[in-house]
Amino acid sequence: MKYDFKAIEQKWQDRWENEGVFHASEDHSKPKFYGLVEFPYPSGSGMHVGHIKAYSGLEVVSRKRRMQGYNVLFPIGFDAYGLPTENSAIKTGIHPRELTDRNIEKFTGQLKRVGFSFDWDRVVDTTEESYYKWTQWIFRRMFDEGLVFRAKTLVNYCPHCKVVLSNEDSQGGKCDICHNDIVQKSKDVWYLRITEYADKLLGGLDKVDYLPNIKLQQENWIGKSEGAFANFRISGTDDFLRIYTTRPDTMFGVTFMVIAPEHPVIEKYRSQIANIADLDAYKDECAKKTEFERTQLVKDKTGVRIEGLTVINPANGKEIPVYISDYVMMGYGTGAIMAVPAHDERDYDFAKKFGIDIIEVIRGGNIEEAAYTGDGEMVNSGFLNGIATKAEAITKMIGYLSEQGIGERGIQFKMKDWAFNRQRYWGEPIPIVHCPACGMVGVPYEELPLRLPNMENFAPGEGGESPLAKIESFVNCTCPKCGGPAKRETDTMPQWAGSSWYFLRYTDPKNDKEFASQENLKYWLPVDWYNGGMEHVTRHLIYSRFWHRFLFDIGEVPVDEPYAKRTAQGLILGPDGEKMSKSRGNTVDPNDVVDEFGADVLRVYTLFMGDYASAAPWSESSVKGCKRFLERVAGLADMVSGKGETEAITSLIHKTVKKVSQDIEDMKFNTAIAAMMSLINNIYEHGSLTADELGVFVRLLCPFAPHICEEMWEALGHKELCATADWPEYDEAKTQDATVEIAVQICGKVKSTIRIAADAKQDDAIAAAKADEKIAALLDGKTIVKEIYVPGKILNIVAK
RNA sequence: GCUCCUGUGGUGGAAUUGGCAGACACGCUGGAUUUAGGAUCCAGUGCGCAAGCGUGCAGGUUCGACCCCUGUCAGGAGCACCA
Repeated sequence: MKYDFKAIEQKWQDRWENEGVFHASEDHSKPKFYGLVEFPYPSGSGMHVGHIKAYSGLEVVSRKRRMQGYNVLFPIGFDAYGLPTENSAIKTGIHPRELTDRNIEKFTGQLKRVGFSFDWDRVVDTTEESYYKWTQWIFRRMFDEGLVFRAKTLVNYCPHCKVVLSNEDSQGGKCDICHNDIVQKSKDVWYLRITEYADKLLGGLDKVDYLPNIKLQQENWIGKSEGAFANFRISGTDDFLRIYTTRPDTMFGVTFMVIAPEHPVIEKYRSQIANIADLDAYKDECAKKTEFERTQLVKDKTGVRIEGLTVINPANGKEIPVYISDYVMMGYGTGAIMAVPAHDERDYDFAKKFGIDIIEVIRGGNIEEAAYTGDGEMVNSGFLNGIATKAEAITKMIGYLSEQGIGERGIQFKMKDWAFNRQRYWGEPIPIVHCPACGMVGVPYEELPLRLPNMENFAPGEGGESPLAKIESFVNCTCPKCGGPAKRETDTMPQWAGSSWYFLRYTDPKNDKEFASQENLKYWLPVDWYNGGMEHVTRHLIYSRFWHRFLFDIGEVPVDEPYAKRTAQGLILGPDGEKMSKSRGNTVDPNDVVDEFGADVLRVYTLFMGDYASAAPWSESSVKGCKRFLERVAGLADMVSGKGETEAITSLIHKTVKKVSQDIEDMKFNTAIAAMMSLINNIYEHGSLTADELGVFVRLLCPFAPHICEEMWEALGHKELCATADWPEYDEAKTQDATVEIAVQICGKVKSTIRIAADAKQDDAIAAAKADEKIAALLDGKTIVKEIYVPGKILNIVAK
């Protein structure tokens, strides 16, 4: 058979579609498999081959599961709200709705040409009313449950995109979308109280199967720390300054205190602070700094001492000064810290700069030169003196604080609440009404979806105001509660909203009564295997787990964790070894590859090019290698003979079935393909195989290269599709060899190999080794000291 | 700065997790075929003329180390004054 991919690909894609073989069925008596890939953002530039690699992994798993008899849900959709489309719309003057539709069409075409086994009947588009109605609905439920609040704060603002960004979207002081510098700006911001779920999100990680580095990143992001709260008495008052510390054991070493420049205690004692003008000036200066500038100045500590305000160290009763500095932030802990310069690097730098005492309380370092953060014997510490372990000292100090009624154990998280609004057009309108009499009132559930009004000029307003604010008919409304005149919220939700629950919608995408029926959710959840990019494991993955756990808590979904297993694929780099991007001009369009080499070659190559989880550069000559492989596969059809099986080939086929089956589960697609290539090489050498053997091979390769496999399966006389044929089984006994070649070492160095029975005893192995000429010569005149025999692997003779 | 990951031929990468390093593929070399190019097929391909030497570098543990331990260098990712 000739490998004529152009003649066969459309044919089989049509047949798959006509027979509907990839539609998940709602027969809930069958075992299910829910495989999920991250739905794409339909950008104007179309897909590149990185998307193909991202989907090919679970594509192979899903196809294998179908052949194993599972009812498989392998859906796809489009995460279509967001800034790039809106920016492109402003530039081109084409409405984002139209751009989105065009882009989705383009993406759909690209995906279909690759022959992915997606269930195209369940496509979701986050910008459709029937979808975002439920995004708003979930938000409304959160509002009802008190998880939504509004606060005026300094926010990360991107002057270029004219939009407020979450901390997650503005890492390193750069806008995640346009990569320009962000600035601090005071704004009314909607927050989702994700911090309330910090402990649950952390605890939930214990029962899911995520790759270790994914789990670790989530843990770091949530950033749980255990320590203590302690109250420091303000001198001359009955008032306290409350601090949070993870090192209560070092309290005897506290020589000063630092509070955030915005700390409310400054207002409270304004009249008695001698240098209040200096403090105000410093505070203003800090407010002007961007997050980026703050982090750039890590080493160079700044601050101002508060004149006229001191506190008492509760451990030793000493009076200590209080400073303000921007290295302490209002947003973490209590906005105030006890400073232990001898044992904390930041406090050390600060004390050195301001000439504050440094008192060693833990032995082990040299505090003349640097802070010592390690373990050691407690000194200069009153009742803690002599204790050698940190844990014991901490317990004792917390005990003392609670006895005095001025402190207790405490837990803090790094994770911040989620800034949830954007002043942009292309997003879900936030379903809230501002009423002068009733305050914030949720749009009634029966009025959802709150439609995004169509508008011509959707450029953001100059003051960073949402474009929706310009539409009076949208803004002016009546309060759902009192019926009086009210104003609608004009901000929209961030792009992360729609993707926080899409996997739930796939289970029942056409339901217009609920976001999904309980029956379907119960059957399909949790997602058995979720694969996507590493760039989404802290944001999207945390946000969606949060939404899901919220829905679980209010009884809307049957399981607490949405994803049973999460893996990640590595990037495809451009041929130049750089990250693929439109601006570098090193992208590869999957359509071009399909045109020149065929869809099967594209699929096989993206999985064969390297370890699935690692980044690897695109190489066109290696693509050709995969083409050659599939040509040789097609050639097998001409090698079928009635001569009967040969033991060597039969055994190799069983071994290959075993290896490929296991490798798919481990996402080791590259070695699975290598094993099949190896098998082919052996068959070519041998010259023939039986029709049954070819049938096994074709089914084994089918998840990787389904078009050519369908063609060959049909040529073998099958009426049914290969895609629904049974996954090949292997016989363990036939994967075992009767004899094995093992290495013989003299003093740990390989000197020869011998072929012996697989179950040979040590004595037989040694006898066989001694019969080997090379070994015999090397052992001549020496005494054997030791013999190590590992059956099937190695024989090591130590001789002197 | 902190945390984590990765260093294997000319290249992408294998190695049953302590047991023959370099599977599989690319590339390259030679040959066959071809008017030529391309394609295909055959042979070879870690380094070294050799004995030997080889998994970033230096030590260690072990009968035996790409794998474990200590130190060190390089690259990447994440977090970034988190008290």
